[in-house]
Amino acid sequence: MAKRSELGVTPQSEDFSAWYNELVLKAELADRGPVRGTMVLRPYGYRLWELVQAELDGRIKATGHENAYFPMLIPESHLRREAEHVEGFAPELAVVTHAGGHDLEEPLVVRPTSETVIGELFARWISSYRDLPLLMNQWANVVRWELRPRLLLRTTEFLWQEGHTAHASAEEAAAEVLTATRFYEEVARDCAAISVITGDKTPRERFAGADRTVTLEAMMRDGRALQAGTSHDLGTNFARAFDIDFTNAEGAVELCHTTSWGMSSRLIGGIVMAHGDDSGLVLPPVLAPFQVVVVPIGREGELAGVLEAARSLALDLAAAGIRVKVDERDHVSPGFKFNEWELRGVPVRIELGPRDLAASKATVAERLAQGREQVPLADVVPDMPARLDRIQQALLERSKRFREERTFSVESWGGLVEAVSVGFASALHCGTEECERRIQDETTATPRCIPWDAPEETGPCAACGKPSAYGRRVIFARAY
RNA sequence: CGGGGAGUGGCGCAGCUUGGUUAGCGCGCCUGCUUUGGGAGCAGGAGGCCGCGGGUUCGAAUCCCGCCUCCCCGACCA
Repeated sequence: MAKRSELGVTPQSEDFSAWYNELVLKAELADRGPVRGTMVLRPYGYRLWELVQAELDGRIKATGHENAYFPMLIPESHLRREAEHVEGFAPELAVVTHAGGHDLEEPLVVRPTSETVIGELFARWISSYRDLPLLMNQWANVVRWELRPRLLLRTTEFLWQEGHTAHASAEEAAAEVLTATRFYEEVARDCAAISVITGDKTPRERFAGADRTVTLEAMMRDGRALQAGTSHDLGTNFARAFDIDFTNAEGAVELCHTTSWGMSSRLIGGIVMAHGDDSGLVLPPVLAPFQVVVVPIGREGELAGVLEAARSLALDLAAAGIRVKVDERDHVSPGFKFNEWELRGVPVRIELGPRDLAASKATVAERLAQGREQVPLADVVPDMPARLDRIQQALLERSKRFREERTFSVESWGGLVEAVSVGFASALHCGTEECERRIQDETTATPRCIPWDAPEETGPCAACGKPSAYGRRVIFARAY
């Protein structure tokens, strides 16, 4: 039966954290690098990231943004120009002080994000209102020294996309933040099948140097929150610090309004924790490196015919645009393969053996629903797109239901404490930093966002009883 | 930085308390045969400076001192 040592993982209910750590390694998504906190994305995990990238990149380009690449090393003095920004990042910086065999005159910071370099270049490139808006994006790695790393979720180096734009007016910048937020929602919902809550960050939780930060918060299967994407309205803060200005149509010089927005490889960790179960990963079909795996079954003598049928089926599936793999390994048993592909979260498994072929059928098993069914061979390919789509929808539904069932409207301190121990608390809040801090200190929960879709509401703060701020409820949760 | 745990073939571990043969087990790996519809079986085989440095001792994986690294839990964060 179960041999946890090789393919099995600790059950979620027993130890969610151990479940996650074991799964990421055993499913071969990622591994640890030689430097503490660094991460290797293995081919399976990287493929997942590439699929996220493709979805995101298409949306970024479709909304008029262009990709570019900016350098990883930033002069330390540059970072200092925006006061709040440095302050926010100072503890996490990796600094190069020695290079080319000498101590450097000025230390170089390995980018924790690129607002400062890009700001510098934007200032050079923008002079007229005709140069605006400037809509740019880069795919890059960034380094933030993490005290407590976790694979995919919090590593010292990670991959992301960072959009940076400059606009002539505050209104345009505000609209840009919404544009970015919209495609993050699409990627989370329509690709990752993760239901998210979109809203504003409270002042204390805002990005260092931003006037406004919008976030997408997802719920993991342990009830904790994960920020799936974020976009910032930087106002004129960086424009002022980096002299990003332009001459308007009337001949007057004005500061630009800039934005930045990012989604990172952390989303992969989010997919693991939003959908996975005790058997392993459950990948959404849209992003699964393999949407279908075909496992040929047969004894010697029968196997040649089975393999031929399996390959032919796979070719037809591939021709229909489906990512498919035939597991032709002959040194592991079919049973082993079933378990392994379940661990790796492949949405659909097709078992093909002599019995199936004799009946002109295939045995189809879905990862999410478990269970098996016999499908006429001729129907397998034509039915597959709808099947994958149905699975995708079911996953999203489950994600949504799970979050809703674990989100509680609370009116008191006790209610808040109880709610954040299992999920999200929706509460009126006074909006003071002291109260936020007290909640964090005593429950480890933080305000995740002020949801856009929450109805207007006022009343006493659930934590301290003072009058509420924001005009609506705030979501509190423990977060990754 | 605080608290906890661990470093022994590729992986997971035992051995250490109470020093003493050739350092053992499971998994994986290699070869052969038999197998193949939910983690295959048998036989044979390869693979170890027991984290590093010092010390005690006739003798150290085991005892003592120092150091390093990793993991988990908390404080900072996409």
